[in-house]
Amino acid sequence: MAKQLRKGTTAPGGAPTMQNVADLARVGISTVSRAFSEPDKVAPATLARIERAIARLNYVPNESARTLRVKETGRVLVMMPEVGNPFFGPILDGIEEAAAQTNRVILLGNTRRGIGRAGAYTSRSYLTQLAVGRADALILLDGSLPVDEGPLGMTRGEPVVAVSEPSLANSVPYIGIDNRQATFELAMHLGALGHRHFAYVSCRAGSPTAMAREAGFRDAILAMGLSQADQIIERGQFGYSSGPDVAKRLLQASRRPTAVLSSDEVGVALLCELRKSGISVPGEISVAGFDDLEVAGLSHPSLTTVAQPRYDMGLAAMLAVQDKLDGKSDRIADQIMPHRLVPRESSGPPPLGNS
Amino acid sequence: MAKQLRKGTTAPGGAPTMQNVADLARVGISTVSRAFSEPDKVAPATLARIERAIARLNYVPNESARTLRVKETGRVLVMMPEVGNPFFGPILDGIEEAAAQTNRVILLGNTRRGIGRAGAYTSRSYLTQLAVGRADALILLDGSLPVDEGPLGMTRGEPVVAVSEPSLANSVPYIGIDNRQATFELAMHLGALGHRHFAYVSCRAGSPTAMAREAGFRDAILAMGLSQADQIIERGQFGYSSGPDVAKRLLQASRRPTAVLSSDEVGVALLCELRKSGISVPGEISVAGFDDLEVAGLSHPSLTTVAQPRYDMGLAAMLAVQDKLDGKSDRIADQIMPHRLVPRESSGPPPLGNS
DNA sequence: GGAGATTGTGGGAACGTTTCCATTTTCGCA
DNA sequence: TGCGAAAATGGAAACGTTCCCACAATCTCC
Repeated sequence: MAKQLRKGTTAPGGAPTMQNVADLARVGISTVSRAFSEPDKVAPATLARIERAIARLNYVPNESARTLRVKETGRVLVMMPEVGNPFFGPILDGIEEAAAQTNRVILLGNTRRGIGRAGAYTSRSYLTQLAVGRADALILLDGSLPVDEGPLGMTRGEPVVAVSEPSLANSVPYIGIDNRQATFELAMHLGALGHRHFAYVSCRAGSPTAMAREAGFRDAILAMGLSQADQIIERGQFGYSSGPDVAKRLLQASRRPTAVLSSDEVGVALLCELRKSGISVPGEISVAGFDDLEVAGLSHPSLTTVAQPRYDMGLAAMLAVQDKLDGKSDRIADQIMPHRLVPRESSGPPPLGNS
Repeated sequence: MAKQLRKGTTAPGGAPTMQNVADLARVGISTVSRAFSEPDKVAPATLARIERAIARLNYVPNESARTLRVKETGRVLVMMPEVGNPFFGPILDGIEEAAAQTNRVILLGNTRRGIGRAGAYTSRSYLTQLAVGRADALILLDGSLPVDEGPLGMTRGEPVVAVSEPSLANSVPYIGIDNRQATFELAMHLGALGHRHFAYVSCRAGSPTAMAREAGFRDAILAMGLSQADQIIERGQFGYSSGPDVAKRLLQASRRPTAVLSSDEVGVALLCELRKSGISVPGEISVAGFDDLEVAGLSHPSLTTVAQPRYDMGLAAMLAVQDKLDGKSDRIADQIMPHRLVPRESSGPPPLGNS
C-alpha cells in the first residue's frame, strides 16, 4: 500500500513496460517514448538516465502496442508456391538483405494450398486473412495468386510487387527479366550452331512467364525462317521427375529434334535420361535449360541456360517496396532486369546431315 | 451531429472495426467478440446477423489489438544462416505445412549478419529484438546462434528447438538425425566395398554436426581395424566452389585415398573436378556425400550419400513447438529421426592392388 | 529586467481487441 | 402464474504504445 507501487513499479508478471522505464528513470512516460523517436529533443542527462533504466530492466518495446497505434507492422509478406524450391532461394536472400537494412521482417506465405484457408467464419482468403493488418506490403513470387480478389482484396493501398513471374492481376508491377527476349536469344544461339529442328518443352504451362518464353521461341523460329510445323511444343507442369517421360516422347517424335529447350530441372533430368539411352549430348542432341540453377553448372555435360539475376531481383523488389512505404516514391515501376545467356557443354552443332 | 454517428458508425478512414460490425448487427461489441471465440454461446439469430455484417463490411479482426490483449502473436521465428541454401528448402516446407494447420505464420530471420543488428539504442541482439514479443517461438536452423545470450536472452519461456544442427546453447532440444551413426554407416559401406584408405572432408568445421560426423568416421576407422594415421582429414567451410581445391590436395597426398567422404556440395564439385582430371569414379576413387540434396541424384555419376528426412524434421519441429504453445505438452523432447544410406554410382570397389 | 521565443517535460486520449462482471431475457417446472 | 436457474447480452476496464496539447523552465535581446 506504500507509495512506491504508485505506478506499477518494476515488471510484476510480464515483460517490463515503458511505464516501468519511466518510473525507474524518474521521468514521464512520454519522455521515454520521445527518447526512442526523437532522442535529440531530450536533455542529455535525462536521456542517459533513461538509457540506464532501459538497460537495467532489459526493456524491449512491445511491438503490438506500437502497431496498434501507428498502423505499421514492419513486416512484408512474401507469397511463394513452394518454399522449398531452390529457384526462390537467392530471391528470398535478396529480399532479406534489403529488409534487414530497415529492420523489416519477412513473413512467409505459401500459395500451395491456394485460396480458402480462412479461419473462423470470415470467408476471406488466406491471402487476405494474412495480409490485412499483418503486413505492410506484399511480394508475390507466384503470379497466379488472385490479388485483387474480394470486394477490397488486400488492396488497401499496400504496395504489391510481382517478382520473376508477372501477376495475373493487372496493375501489379513486375520485376524480372524479359523472358520472351531471353528465350529468343537462347533459341537463336542454338540456331547459330546450325540447328533447324527444335523441341520446346514448356513448364508451368499457362503462366505468363511460360507464355512469354513460348512466344520468344516462336519469334526465333520465325526469325530463322523455319516452319512452325516442324517444331515440337510440349506443355505441362514438369519437375525433375519428368525426365524419362519427356525424353521418351521426344525420341519417339516422327522427326527427332536436334535441340531441346526447357527448364533447368527438365534439362538436367533429360541429360540423365539421354545418357542412359546412350544418346550423346551435344553430339546427337543439344539441350538447353533456363534459370541457371546451381545444378546446371554441375551436371554432366554442364547445361547451357539463361541466368536470371535472382538475388538482384529480390533486392530490387524489396527496395522498391520500401521506397513506397517510406514515402520516397509513390508508385512501384516495372523493372526489367538483365538476363545472361550461359552457353555450356550441352549445346553444340547438330549431327552432320541433319541440318 | 445527428444520433446516427453516435458510435463511430461505418469505417470512417481506416479498416472496419469490431464496433462497426456490432453497430451494423445491432448488438454489443462483446457479442461480436464472442461470436468469434465461442460461437455456440451466441443465439443463432444473432450469430447470423453478425455474420452478415462481417461479410458486408469486409471485416477482418485487427491482429495487433488482439495480440496486445492476449499476448500471442501466432508467429514463429525461423532463424537460418542462409535463406537461399537448398538444404533448408524441405525443412522450411515442413515447418510451413505444420504452421498452416493452426493458422500460424513463419517469420524469417537470417543469422548471416550475426548479432548486433539492433535498432535505436537498445543494445539488444537482432535475435532478441526480433523475438521478444514478435514471435511465440523460435526454430533454429543454425546451432551457432547464442540463444541464451544477455541477461534474459529471448528465453522468457518461449519454446525453442534446433533442427538438423544442435544448438551450442545447451538445454535446447534437438530434432534431426544421428549424424555420428549415419557417417559411421556410410564409412562402413565404403569399407565393405574394400576401401582402406579414406579421406574425410569436414564442412562447417567446428559445428556440433561436423564434429559428430567426424567422430562417426573415426568410429568406423576403428571398427575396421585401420590406423588413424592413414586417414586424411580436411577441415574447413566448403561449398560448391571448393571442388578444385579439395581435389588438388587429395590427389597430391602422399598416399592417395581410394574413398572420399564429404558433403553433397563438395562431393558433386569433386566429381566435376575428377572428371576433368580424367580420374574415373568409382573406378579409381569412390566419392560419398551427405544430405541427399536433389543434385546428388542427378550428377554423373550419381552420388552415394545419406538422406535426412528434412521435410519430416521441419514438420516435427513445428508440431512440437505448437504442442508446447497449445499446452498439449510442457517440454519439447529431443527427436532422433531415421536417416537412410543411399548407395549410388559414385561408390564402388577400390582399384585392384590398392586394398 | 521583463516580454516573447525556445526547449524540455508530463498528462491523457486514442488505437481495437478480450474478458470480467452485471444485467436482461428466456426457459423449465411445480 | 411465479420463481429460480440458465442463457444471452452489453458495459467498461485493461493491454502498452504514440502523439497532441499544455505547462514549466530557461534563454534571448533590447
